Amino acid sequence: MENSLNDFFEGRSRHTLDEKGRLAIPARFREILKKRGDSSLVVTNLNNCLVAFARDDWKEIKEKAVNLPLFDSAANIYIRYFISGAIECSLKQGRILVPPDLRELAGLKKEVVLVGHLTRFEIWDKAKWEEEFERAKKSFPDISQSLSDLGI
Amino acid sequence: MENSLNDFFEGRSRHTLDEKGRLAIPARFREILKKRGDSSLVVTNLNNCLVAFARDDWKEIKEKAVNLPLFDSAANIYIRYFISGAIECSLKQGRILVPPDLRELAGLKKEVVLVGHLTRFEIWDKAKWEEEFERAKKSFPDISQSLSDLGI
DNA sequence: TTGAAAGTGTCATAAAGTGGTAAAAAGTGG
DNA sequence: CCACTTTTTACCACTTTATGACACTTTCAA
Repeated sequence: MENSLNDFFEGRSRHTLDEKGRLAIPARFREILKKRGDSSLVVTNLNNCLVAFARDDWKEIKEKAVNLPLFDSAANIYIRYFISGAIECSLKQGRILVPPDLRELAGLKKEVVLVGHLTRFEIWDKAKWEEEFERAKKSFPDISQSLSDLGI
Repeated sequence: MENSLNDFFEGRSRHTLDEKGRLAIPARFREILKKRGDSSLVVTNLNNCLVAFARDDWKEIKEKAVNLPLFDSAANIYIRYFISGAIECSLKQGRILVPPDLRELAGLKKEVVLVGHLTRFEIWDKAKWEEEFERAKKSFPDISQSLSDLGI
C-alpha cells in the first residue's frame, strides 16, 4: 500500500492525559490514521518519549525484526528496548488508553504534546518536550554536515 | 511545474492577529499561492519567526525527510525542530489560523509582519522583526565575503 | 472624492477535546 | 470455580476551540 505524500502526521498538538491514562488523538491525526490503514495505533517507548505508528507501518518494522539472528547482541538490544514495548492501542471515541508502564517510561504527567514525525508521531510530557525542543534548537546549527550527508 | 520568475512572495506587509489567532494573508501573496499550486500554506517555526510555504513547495522538503533513518540523531533533531512544527493551514476567507504553539514559539502578539522571501515568506512579531531588521542592517557590511562565496 | 477591494472584528454555529459516572471486562486471590 | 478488586470501555454532558457569515473600517486607485 502506497501512501500519498499528504498522508503524514504533521504538526504538534497539546493534550491532557486524564487520571485513567486516556489521551485524545487530534482529529487530523485520526484522519491520517484512516488513510494509512485502519484506526489502530501501535505505541512503544523511545528515548524520553513514546512513538506511535499506524498499525500497518509498524508491521513493516516488525517484519524486519522477526528475522534478526537469535544471538546477535545488537539485535537483542534492539528488540528488548524498542520492539518489546510496542502495544496496540485502539481508538475509542477518538482516544487511546496509554498503558501505565509506557506512561511511566515517558514520564507523562497531565500535559502532553504530540509531535508529528510524518510516518509516525511522538508523545511527550510537555516539560520534557520543551527541554528536548530547546536542545534540538541549540544543536540545529551544528548538524548541517550530518544533514547534508543524509541528503538534506 | 515550473514557476515563472514572477511567482514569488515579495515585499513586507503588516497585519494584526486576532484573539483567535487568525491571520490575514495579503492579496498579492494569495495570488502567488494560487500560481504555486493551490491555496494551502504550510507553516512551521524557524529561529524567532515562522515560515510559510506553498503546499507543493513544502512537499519537496517533506519527501526528503520521510526516508530519514528512524534512529539517526541528526535526523531526529531536524525532524523535531523543523519538520514537526509544520502544519497545513488552509485559507478561510483569506485568513489562516495560526496554531497556539507556533504563535507562542514565534512570540506573536497582535502586530505581525509578513516578510516575502521569494519561495516562501516569514511571519514575525512586529517588535521582533524590528530588532532582527536592525541586526541584519548592522551586519550587512560584514557579510560581503560570504555573499560572494554564494555567488552574489 | 468616490468606489472597489482588502483587511479586521463580532457573533452564531459546529466541531473537537475533556471530565465524570456507570457498566463491562479482566485480573487476582481464596 | 467463585467472589472480589481493578482496569477498561461506553455513554453523555460540558467546555473550549474552530469555522462561517457578515458587517464595519481602512486603503488604494481611478
